[in-house]
Amino acid sequence: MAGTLPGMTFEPLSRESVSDQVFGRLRDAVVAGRYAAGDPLPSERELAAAFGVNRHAIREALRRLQQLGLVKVSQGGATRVQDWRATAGLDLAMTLAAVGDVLPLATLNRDVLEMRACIGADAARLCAERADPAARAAIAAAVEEYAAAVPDLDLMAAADLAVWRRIVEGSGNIAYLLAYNSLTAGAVAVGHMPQPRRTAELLDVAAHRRLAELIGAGDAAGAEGAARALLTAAVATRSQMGNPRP
Amino acid sequence: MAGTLPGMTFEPLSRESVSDQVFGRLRDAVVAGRYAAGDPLPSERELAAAFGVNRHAIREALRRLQQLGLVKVSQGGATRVQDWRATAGLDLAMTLAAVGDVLPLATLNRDVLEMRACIGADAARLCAERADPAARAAIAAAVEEYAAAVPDLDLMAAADLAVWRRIVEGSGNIAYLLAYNSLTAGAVAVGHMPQPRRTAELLDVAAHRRLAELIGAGDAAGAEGAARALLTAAVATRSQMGNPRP
DNA sequence: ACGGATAACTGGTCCAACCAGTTGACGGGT
DNA sequence: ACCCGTCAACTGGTTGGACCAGTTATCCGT
Repeated sequence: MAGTLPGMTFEPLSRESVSDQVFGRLRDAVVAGRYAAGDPLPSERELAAAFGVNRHAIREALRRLQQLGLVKVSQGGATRVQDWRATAGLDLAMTLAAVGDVLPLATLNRDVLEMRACIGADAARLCAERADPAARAAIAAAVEEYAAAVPDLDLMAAADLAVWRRIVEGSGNIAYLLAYNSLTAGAVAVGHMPQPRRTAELLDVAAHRRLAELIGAGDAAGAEGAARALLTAAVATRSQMGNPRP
Repeated sequence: MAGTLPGMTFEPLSRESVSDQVFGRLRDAVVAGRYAAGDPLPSERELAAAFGVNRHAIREALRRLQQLGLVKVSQGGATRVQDWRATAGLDLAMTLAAVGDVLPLATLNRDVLEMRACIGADAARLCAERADPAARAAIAAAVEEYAAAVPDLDLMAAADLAVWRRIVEGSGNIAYLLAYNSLTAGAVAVGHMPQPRRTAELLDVAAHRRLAELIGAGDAAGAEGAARALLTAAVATRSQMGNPRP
């Protein structure tokens, strides 16, 4: 290891493409509310001059913003900012975590956990109801793999994600599957949910096994209850005391 | 009306921009599975030649596909197709309806309705639990507006959407709000859910009023139950007989 | 004061060249 | 025969400038 430098660490200097950076800046500006809904963005030529990049880079960024539902570009007219609370889809959540200015991270995290519980419980119900035998077997296998990782928390977290993915897949509901993708992608951005309570959920191997058995047995109501109990542990005890500081 | 033409109707000839068309074609190709996951897409220059358009148009489309989670572009290497079932977010659902080849429309519709019921019920619960007085009043007002539209089904549908938006807003859960946006955007694409059963849900003014009252009174469990009952009507009676033909 | 031509915007598209990474094939060394 | 560095031939990334195609606001004539 000739290249190992003593004592000094380098952050991996921005390899982000120009249009990615433009996209990030504009997204943050819009989400943070620095433009009111309906306001026109500066023209592409102005933005290009302001950022010191070519207009094509601006255009790529704007197209992506439009697809996210943050702006509406229309030929001839100006590109106008939209009210993202009314027009943006769940995919925005993935990118929202990175902003942090406009949304309190704690609230966003609570929201994601609530949605996870809601979807996960219903997916477990549907899974118990209509998953095919192969899917049920895959779930049982995933749970065993999870149980086998038992001392290593990181491994367990990854295996836990895999278990839930199998369950959501088994539910046969495409919308749940895509929402699950959105939520996990966002959770990764947040930083692996370092809540203390989540550890308890993660360590409850018995509950995972019970859930897998209920699904395997086709007990819809039981599976839903077990899933909800498991997933709500991290949220249920939220108090009225206010938000924990991040 | 000098311009009214007798007997002949014109479809509004494609005003879609070039890059939009490219985006649509590539998206459909990927979602329909015409490229296996991991396969490289043709190079930007090849695609430009194939579509007979400029490379920049291709690039804009590819950037959007990447953001949807359908492909992964990397400098120097090829742009590779991803497994959208594992990497795409809920926003894909909005655009999925237009494909129709790969997913049976009936199944997709059922999935959306299931998710709607799941989110809606939990949002109602949270709304009853923690919405501020203004939000509760807004819900009651929206319900009255909905009730006032009572003969006109289209108006009622729009008002119904507004009611649920208020409820989801009142839940204070950003993830629910964004997911709601994704689902309604997709539903519009599907075509206003022309199910026969949905009409019953739409016409149940009394149930809407009851729901608003329960939320106003802060009865979380009651509101959740009422919302679930209302939203499940369109899905609950699904039979084992198979999918209705679109 | 009204209404239509118009000029000055806006975004949309193209071309052509070059920069910057990745990949694989080719050839010299061991 | 095998291994490894070199390099040419890809890939996407970026730039500049020109022009097309809509929208909008101004201004002039009635």
